[in-house]
Amino acid sequence: MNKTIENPKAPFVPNYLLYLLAAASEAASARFHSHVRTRGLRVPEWRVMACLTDTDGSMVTELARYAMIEQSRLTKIIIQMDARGLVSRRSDPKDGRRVRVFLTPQGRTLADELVADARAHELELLKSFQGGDGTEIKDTLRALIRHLESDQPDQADGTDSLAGSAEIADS
Amino acid sequence: MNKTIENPKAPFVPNYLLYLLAAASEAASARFHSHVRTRGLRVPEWRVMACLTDTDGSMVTELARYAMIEQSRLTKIIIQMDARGLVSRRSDPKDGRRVRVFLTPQGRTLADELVADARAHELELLKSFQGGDGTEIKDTLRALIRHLESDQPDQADGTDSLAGSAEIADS
DNA sequence: CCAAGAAACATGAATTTTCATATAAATCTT
DNA sequence: AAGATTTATATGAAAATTCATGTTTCTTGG
Repeated sequence: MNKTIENPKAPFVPNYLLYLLAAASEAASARFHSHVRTRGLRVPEWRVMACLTDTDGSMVTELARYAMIEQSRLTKIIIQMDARGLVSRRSDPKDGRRVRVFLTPQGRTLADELVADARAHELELLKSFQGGDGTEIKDTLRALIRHLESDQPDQADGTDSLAGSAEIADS
Repeated sequence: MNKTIENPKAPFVPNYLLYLLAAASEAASARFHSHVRTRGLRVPEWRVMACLTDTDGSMVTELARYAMIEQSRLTKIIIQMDARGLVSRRSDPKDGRRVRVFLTPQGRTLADELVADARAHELELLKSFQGGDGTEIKDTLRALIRHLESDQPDQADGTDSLAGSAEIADS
C-alpha cells in the first residue's frame, strides 16, 4: 500500500489540527461564555476584565496583546466599558500617549466574581475530563504556544509550503 | 500551607485552560490564515470550502455545525461565495426547505489547493513541534471535544457552579 | 533646540456579525 | 385533510469589527 496516496474516504476537517484546536476552544468555552453573557458582558469584555485582574493599569497596547484583541477594537470596547463604569481610563503622567486602564470598584467586584466562577468551572471541567488538574494538557498547550511564538518564519532548508502564486478568485 | 488559599501573585489568565485553548488556536492558525487571505478568502470562507471538500452538497444547517458558523451568518457568506462563483446553491428536490451547497469547479480547484496547503502546513508544524504526527495532541483534543459535547449539563449532585444571580452591570 | 521619525491611541467608513423574526416547506394531529 | 407545529433558511436593523489612516505625544540625531 502506498502511503503517499491519500485515502479518499478519510475526511480532512475532523482530523486537522487547526480545526481540532478551534473546536476544542469553542466547545470548552461555550458554557462559560453563556454564563458571562448572563452577567451582562460580552466575551471580549470578559477577556478584558480577566486580564485586568492580572495586570490592572496596563496600557491599551499591552492589554490588546494580553487579551488577544486588535488595538482599535479594544479601544472601542474600553470606551464602552468606561461608559458603563466597569473600567476607567487615565493617561499616563509619564507618557501622554499612553492610556492606562483600571478596573473601577464596581468592575473589580464583577471581575473577581467571574474569575472565581471561571476557576470553579475549570476545576469541574478538568475533574470530569480526566480527573487531574490539567497539568498535562496545559503543558502541551503552553509548549505549542511557545513554539509558535518563537517565530520560525521559514524552514532552514528554505522550504516554504505557504508561498504559492496568489491569484484570487474573482468573478 | 493551605492549598485553598490562592497565591495572590499567580496570574490567572496565562494558566487558565480556556485561555490556553484560545491562544493555542490563534497562534497555530495565524500563519495559515494569512495564507488564506493571500488567496483571496476570508477565514470563514476557507472553513466553508474545507468542509465542502469533505461533505459537498450538505445543507446549510449541517454546514453551519460542521464549520462552526452560526446559520444566518453562514447563509450570508454562502450567498457571497455563490456570487463569486465558488459555490452553488440548489434547493433539495426531496425537501424544498433545504438548500444544498456545492463547490463549483472553480471552487473545488481552489479548495483542493488550500487543503493541500493546509496538510503541508500541518505536517511541518507537527514535525517542528514535537517531531511526531500529532497523534497525541490530536487524541487529547478529540477526547476533550467528545467529552464536552456529551452534554454534562449539570453535575450528578446538582451542583452548578455557573448558576448565580444575574444582575447585570449597568450605569 | 528643531525637525524627522516612531509610538500609542483614536477615528471613520465600509463591511460583517448578531439577534430576533419573517417566510416557506414539511410533518404531525386529530 | 385542515390546522397546528416544527424545521430550514432568509432577512433587516442594530451593533460590532476591520482596515487604513489621523492625531498627539514622545524620542532621537544633528
